[in-house]
Amino acid sequence: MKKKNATLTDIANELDIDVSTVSKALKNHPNISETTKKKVSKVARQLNYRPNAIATALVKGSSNLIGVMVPHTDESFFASAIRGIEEIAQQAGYNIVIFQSHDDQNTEIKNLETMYRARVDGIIASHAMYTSDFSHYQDVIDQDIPLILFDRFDNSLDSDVVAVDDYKGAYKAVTHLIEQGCKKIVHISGNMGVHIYDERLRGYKQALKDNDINFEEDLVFESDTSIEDGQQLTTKLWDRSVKPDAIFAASDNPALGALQVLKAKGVKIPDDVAIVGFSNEKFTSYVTPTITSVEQHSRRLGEIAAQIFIDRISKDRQENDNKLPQKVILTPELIVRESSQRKRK
Amino acid sequence: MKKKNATLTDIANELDIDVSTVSKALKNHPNISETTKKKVSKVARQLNYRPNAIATALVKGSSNLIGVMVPHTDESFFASAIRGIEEIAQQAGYNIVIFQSHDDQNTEIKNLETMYRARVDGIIASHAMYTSDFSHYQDVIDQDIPLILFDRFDNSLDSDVVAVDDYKGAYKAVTHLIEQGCKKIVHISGNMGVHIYDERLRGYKQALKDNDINFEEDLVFESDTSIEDGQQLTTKLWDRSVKPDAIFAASDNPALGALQVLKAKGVKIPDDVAIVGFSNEKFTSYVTPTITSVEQHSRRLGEIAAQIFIDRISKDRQENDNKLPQKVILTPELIVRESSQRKRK
DNA sequence: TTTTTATAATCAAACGTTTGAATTACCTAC
DNA sequence: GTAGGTAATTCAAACGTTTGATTATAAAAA
Repeated sequence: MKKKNATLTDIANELDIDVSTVSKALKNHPNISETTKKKVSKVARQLNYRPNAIATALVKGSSNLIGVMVPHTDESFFASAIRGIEEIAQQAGYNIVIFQSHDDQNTEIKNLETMYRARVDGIIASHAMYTSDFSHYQDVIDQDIPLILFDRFDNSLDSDVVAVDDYKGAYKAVTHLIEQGCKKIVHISGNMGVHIYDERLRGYKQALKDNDINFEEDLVFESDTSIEDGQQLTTKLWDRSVKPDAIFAASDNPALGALQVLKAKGVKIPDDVAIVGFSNEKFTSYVTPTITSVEQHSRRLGEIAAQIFIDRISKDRQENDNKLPQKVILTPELIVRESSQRKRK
Repeated sequence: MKKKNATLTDIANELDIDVSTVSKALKNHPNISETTKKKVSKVARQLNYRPNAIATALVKGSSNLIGVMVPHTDESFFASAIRGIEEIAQQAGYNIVIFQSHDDQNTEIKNLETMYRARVDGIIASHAMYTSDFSHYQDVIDQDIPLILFDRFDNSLDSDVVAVDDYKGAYKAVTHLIEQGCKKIVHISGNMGVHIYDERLRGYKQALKDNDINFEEDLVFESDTSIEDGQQLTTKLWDRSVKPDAIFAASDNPALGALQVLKAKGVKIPDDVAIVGFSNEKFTSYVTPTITSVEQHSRRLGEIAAQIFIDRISKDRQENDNKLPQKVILTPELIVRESSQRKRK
């Protein structure tokens, strides 16, 4: 049986004084005499008193909880983001409650409902992959619960946002490939309609355009961003008579899949085909050859998301109406590795 | 400004009835007439009423929160475990609050204190790497807060435990190497004194013994389980006149480090040297050659941990004293890959 | 008509804090 | 010796629920 925790009342009874005196003594209120404070802290220590955060939350109307929702906690991008969020939140005295959407909109809605009931002070979320109706997020905003969307977000929502500039990342990647002498660059995209993949495609197109390379529709492939899909696409692609000289994948997984297939075919990487992925997954620097990729600074993303939440909370408290949603867009970094670095420069 | 949430009182006022009636109506209490229930749910919907979990927690004396502490959320082992925990917890109506210890004992203690104050209903934790004094965990037990230690644990503690049998995993790995014809097997360990690494070392020794191979002290190396350490150790090792014919690393990182160095040296893997790692990190199946490793079923570990918590809670409620701590030890699985599979069999 | 029973609602206390207002006790000054 | 002031404490309401005890109402049984 769970032992009962000591309460302010217990301390008050012990000393035969009022609870409010005890409460104030413990928070060093000026109206309480030093003698009383001493006595109170002594008894508090004896009874192993620990303030009941739930009771405090009820009175203060704030739970000190941040709801954090990601598709899955074990995708390395999100795992790092959570790390960043936890560290900043903890410093500021907030605890984080984790929810997984499993990339499913209904689960997303259910989770938001749970957060409402838990009276979280704010929500940091990366929405489900195929979410297209954002009204449940609009509800969050309408209820004036601070909402910070990270990585994945929708422009129709007036929320805080912290994300990576996918467009720029892709632009950098493709420009790099062109600089390496590539002219026929395949793009393996993710699910079209998902903002981040649309942006990467846009960056791809723009880089081509800026370098006077014609955009060819049939060099772009949709994928589910799995290794297997990368393999299959590449296999099919190599049945064509005209081969590309580079692959830019919107995710590291298909980049790896492509690399594996090409290696097996004896295609020289990067000389015959250069490869660039996206996300800078750990394995990109372990495989042979190492894969050039775009670093998204996921931990930093999480830290900033948490920081924005904290800023917003304190602004809300000050009631000055400086509450324009904040959009922080990080510029991703291209990490050049063997898979795209042609020696002949 | 945060909008005020509708309360039971709001509904009661609207209908000019008592809050308790409203409360009971919403939970379908038999004493309330159907007519009233209808009216109440209607108004509840109109006002967008959502039960305040904090108030309920205060009355019920249970927060519906599980505190989860890991060294870092972005280590893939823990990230998966968290995934497992979240899924089971969520199903059972519990939310999980995440804490990181950063492998630091003081942070660990601080986090436990925060959990106490948050009145978590239970704690699932994997203790900090170098924690040797477990009194802060004993405190948890003494306060009758369900404590489930996973992966890393200490035998002096009478807590629930769910872990992988490191001894068996190592035993399997080394036996496999011997079966492949290896006789001089190096072991790259982690920090000695840490239970999991001690166990892996023990498994290594026993497998040697059971196969009549002498244990040689100078084939065992302590490492910080980083790739770099694996590289350095291997480099030094290859300066010796007599080379080993296998490396069993207690972690995948140094296994990878060793593999990289040996590949660079032109050493044939697995024919000259076979390599086995531990943890089955994703990258083990992506690198060339792919690395044999020991799968620890981390997500499953998390699921079981959460399940044990739930069982314990319900047992506590029944007050039947069937409360012996539960120890679940999973048998790890050896995933044989190229780095140790000699064709000549 | 009176008593019993069932039904449906209300009452009231409790959970553990917080906090402004009110009270008490004591000291100082005129 | 009383008004005024200060310092220290207590009072009381509030936060939003839950729940056993109690009461009110009406219908059924005596």
